Amino acid sequence: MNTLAEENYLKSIYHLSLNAESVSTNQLAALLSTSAASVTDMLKKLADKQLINYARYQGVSLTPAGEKIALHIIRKHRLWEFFLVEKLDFKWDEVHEMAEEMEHISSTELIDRLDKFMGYPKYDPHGDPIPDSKGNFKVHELKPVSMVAVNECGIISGVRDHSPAFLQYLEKQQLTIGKKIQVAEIIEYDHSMILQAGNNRIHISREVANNLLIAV
Amino acid sequence: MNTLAEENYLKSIYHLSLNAESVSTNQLAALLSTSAASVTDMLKKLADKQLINYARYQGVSLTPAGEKIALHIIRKHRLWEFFLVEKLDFKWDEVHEMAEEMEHISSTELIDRLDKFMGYPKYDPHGDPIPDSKGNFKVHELKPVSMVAVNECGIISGVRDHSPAFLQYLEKQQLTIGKKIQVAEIIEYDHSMILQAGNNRIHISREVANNLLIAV
DNA sequence: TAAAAAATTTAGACTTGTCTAAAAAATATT
DNA sequence: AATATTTTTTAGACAAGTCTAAATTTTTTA
Ligand SMILES: [Mn+2]
Ligand SMILES: [Mn+2]
Ligand SMILES: [Mn+2]
Ligand SMILES: [Mn+2]
Repeated sequence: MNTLAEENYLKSIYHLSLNAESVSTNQLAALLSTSAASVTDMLKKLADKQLINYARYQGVSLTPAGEKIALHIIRKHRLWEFFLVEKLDFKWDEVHEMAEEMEHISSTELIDRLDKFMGYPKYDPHGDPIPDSKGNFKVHELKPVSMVAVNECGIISGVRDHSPAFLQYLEKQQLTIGKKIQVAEIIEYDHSMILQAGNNRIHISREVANNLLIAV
Repeated sequence: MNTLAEENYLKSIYHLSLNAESVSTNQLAALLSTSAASVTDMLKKLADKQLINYARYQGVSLTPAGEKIALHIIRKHRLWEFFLVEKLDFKWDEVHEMAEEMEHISSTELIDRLDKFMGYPKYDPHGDPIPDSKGNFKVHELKPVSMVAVNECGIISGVRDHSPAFLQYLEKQQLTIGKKIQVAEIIEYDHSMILQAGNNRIHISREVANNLLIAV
């Protein structure tokens, strides 16, 4: 099988690939908090194993085999996050680091039984889709609140920033997954927004609106 | 913190220490399926960290700090085994290898919440005691069935051999943890025994009797 | 108690994954 | 198009953990 380091690289390549065809050495170095030289070393290794398409200076993408592994790690990560929140009562801002370790537990049988134990959840605590045992998942069409017009409604369904600081802020404003909101007003000056959620009016900055995703 | 390899060494030293004052390099090499030379290297490292008492050629024992870490790993191992059997319906012979990985998940908060989630179990699926969050546990007084006299009764409460083969054999004979049995007969010739369990008479070899533990 | 056997340690090497510094290639700027 | 800047790769080094083979120490046996 693959080492922990290899798994983390494959997962990172997958995540970065969502925003672009090909992923650069520096992007990976930044995401993995490592040096570009280390990334190059690992890319050679993953290319040897046929898990990535790689040519010097050309950037990198996952092969089907690499993508399959990446999706399996992501499945494990999100299922463990769901477990931690739903069964062990952790908050959504507390689970990422733990899941970062747990995603490397190797047994597939274990993760399939965990999935069953929790009733085959479709989304993790942050609204991200959980791939099934075959790697399939549905992405729901989301857009940042910042793109929503005045008076439009939607359900909070995801975040772009997974940092504890942002998640804690949303929790405090009661802007959590599943909540129905309406854009009440847009302040032209700084592009901040006032949201109506039930009886509450919540004023959020442009930055927050950019990182909060809703289904309309 | 400590590496995965260090944790496995500390746990092995703890287990071997139960049968003797001091643990030898070769005992560790055998248990960890590694070379004696590798063991010596690691012992130097653990001694530097003050986790073991070690002098060349003299064998090794845990310091209080080392024992505390060992007990914490064992706590995690046994709680995850309990989880796998009680919540995910694995059989008692299937969980050891998975727990061998899971015991290295670092979060203490996680393991304390898992403990709570399962109702603070005192024994793992093999009858071994689970240390509490302070490292305390009660060992119940057990003896091998081979030491039990004819007509004496007892409750099956543990095993000396944790191999899947032995556990599967016991399962098949319905000799599982918690079952009440009586020694019906001892065959002098080969020291095999006939056990009475409810309406069943079960004939077990001397070797099996040696590895099956009961509370009398 | 001296030789033989067993246990343990040391020496030297290898792999994995990382690093910094320097070289090379690609891209952007004048 | 030539030069400057950025990106990426290579070179060389290091720590962790492992190995085999050889040396050393302890224990057993004669
Ligand atoms: Mn990870
Ligand atoms: Mn998540
Ligand atoms: Mn382990
Ligand atoms: Mn056990």
